Amino acid sequence: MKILLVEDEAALRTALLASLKQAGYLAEAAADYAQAHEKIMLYQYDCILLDLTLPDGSGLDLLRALKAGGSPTGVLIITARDALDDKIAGLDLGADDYLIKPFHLSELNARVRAIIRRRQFNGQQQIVFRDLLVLPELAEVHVRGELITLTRKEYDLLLYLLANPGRVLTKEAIAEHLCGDAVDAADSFDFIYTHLKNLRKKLQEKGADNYIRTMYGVGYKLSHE
Amino acid sequence: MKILLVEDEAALRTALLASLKQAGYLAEAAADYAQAHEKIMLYQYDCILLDLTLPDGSGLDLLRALKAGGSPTGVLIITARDALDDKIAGLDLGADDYLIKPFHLSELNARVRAIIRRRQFNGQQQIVFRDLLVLPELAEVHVRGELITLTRKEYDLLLYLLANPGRVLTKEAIAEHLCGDAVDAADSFDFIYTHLKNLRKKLQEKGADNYIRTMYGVGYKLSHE
DNA sequence: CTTCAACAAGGAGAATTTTCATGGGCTGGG
DNA sequence: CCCAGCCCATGAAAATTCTCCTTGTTGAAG
Repeated sequence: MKILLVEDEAALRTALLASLKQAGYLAEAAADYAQAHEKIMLYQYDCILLDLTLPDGSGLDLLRALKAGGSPTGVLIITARDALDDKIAGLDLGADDYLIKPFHLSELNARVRAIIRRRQFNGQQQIVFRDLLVLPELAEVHVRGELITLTRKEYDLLLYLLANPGRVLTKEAIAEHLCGDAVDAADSFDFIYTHLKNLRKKLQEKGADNYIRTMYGVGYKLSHE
Repeated sequence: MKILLVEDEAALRTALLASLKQAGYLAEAAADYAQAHEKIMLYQYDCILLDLTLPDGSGLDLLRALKAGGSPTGVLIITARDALDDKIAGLDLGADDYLIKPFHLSELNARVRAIIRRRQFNGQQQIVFRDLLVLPELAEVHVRGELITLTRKEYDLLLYLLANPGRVLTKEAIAEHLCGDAVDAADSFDFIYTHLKNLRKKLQEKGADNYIRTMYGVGYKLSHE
């Protein structure tokens, strides 16, 4: 789950970023409008935490740009108590929720969870693909009824594939999904092989073969047969 | 057990808060409508003690907001003798009980206990999970028939896990549940390890192994096998 | 058909992150 | 005042994630 935090105040940004990572999200931060805009255009996030008052522009413009691009990203607005107009405008523009400063961490987490749950597989309780059964709520994966334990990256990788059934995913896309902006164009993406290998192995051990097909020179995809 | 006390009169608020803490609850207080509303939206309480006459609004509106949100929280209304209409309205709106000022502390405690008993695990007299038997009324935990003594935090932690069987609970969710609004962003949640360790140890001593599974990098959950 | 270059797979182990255990200080109730 | 229980810091242990290197495979050009 990738989250972008847009907040200009350094202390708060750091604290929130730490909290989000602690809660298990792949969190990144932008300090101003320019940074945020770049990241929004560059990557796809599951949820954006948006402070409306930025030193070099309004968060509302960011929101507008995002929604104009037809992005499915969830947006949680973070605003000062006195900026009620902004709040209303934000909701009109397609934000999912808002939160008034100062707020409590657990409250933030609860709202983020709610937004992500709403989006993730349309809130399905379970995802079925051939012999696979995934229960997102319990973070459990079953193969032919047997529970298997995956590491976090393996789990994320599997869900990414399941979220795009049949579509070809390039190494780069996978790496970016798993690691966020920590990856660079110059980086090697070999570590994807490792996770892919481990995931395949764990699936094959339970007799689920050939779920992940290699498209030579392109990427990988889930195959239906 | 988390309780929110909504009461504007400072002296009474302090006294009741102390009494509730004394009785072993995790009690927090709100002095007015605004505070109470924020906290209600923020956290999930097991029970709310609600004074209907607040300086900046009616407790009835709070109750309405709460029930509109589908909250399962129990509500005990605290009201002056002359506000009979309010009392009736409150019960119509889904309050569980009412108490007329002035009242005895023991009376309050009895009512709170009754409400919580009714709500907790749907009023079950006992909770069974594998070899575990918990009697919420007596705050007793038995493992394979043997009584074990837990500290308050250990007990709360166990009940929190039992209330969310199979679901993954992050460290900060646990911390917030155990400590209420006393936790903050910069805090470390390492102390959870200590309670977890102590609880596990006490369970294992009686032969109940592997009940609490560690989800590396995510959190903890009760495991069914 | 052969050869080459790019790509993919696999194994081993280093690096990093997360969790656990121990001990000490602090606090609040008795 | 004492003590159980809670919180926190430190360092050890464990699990995961990533890197490196070798080997095998594929597709296309000659």
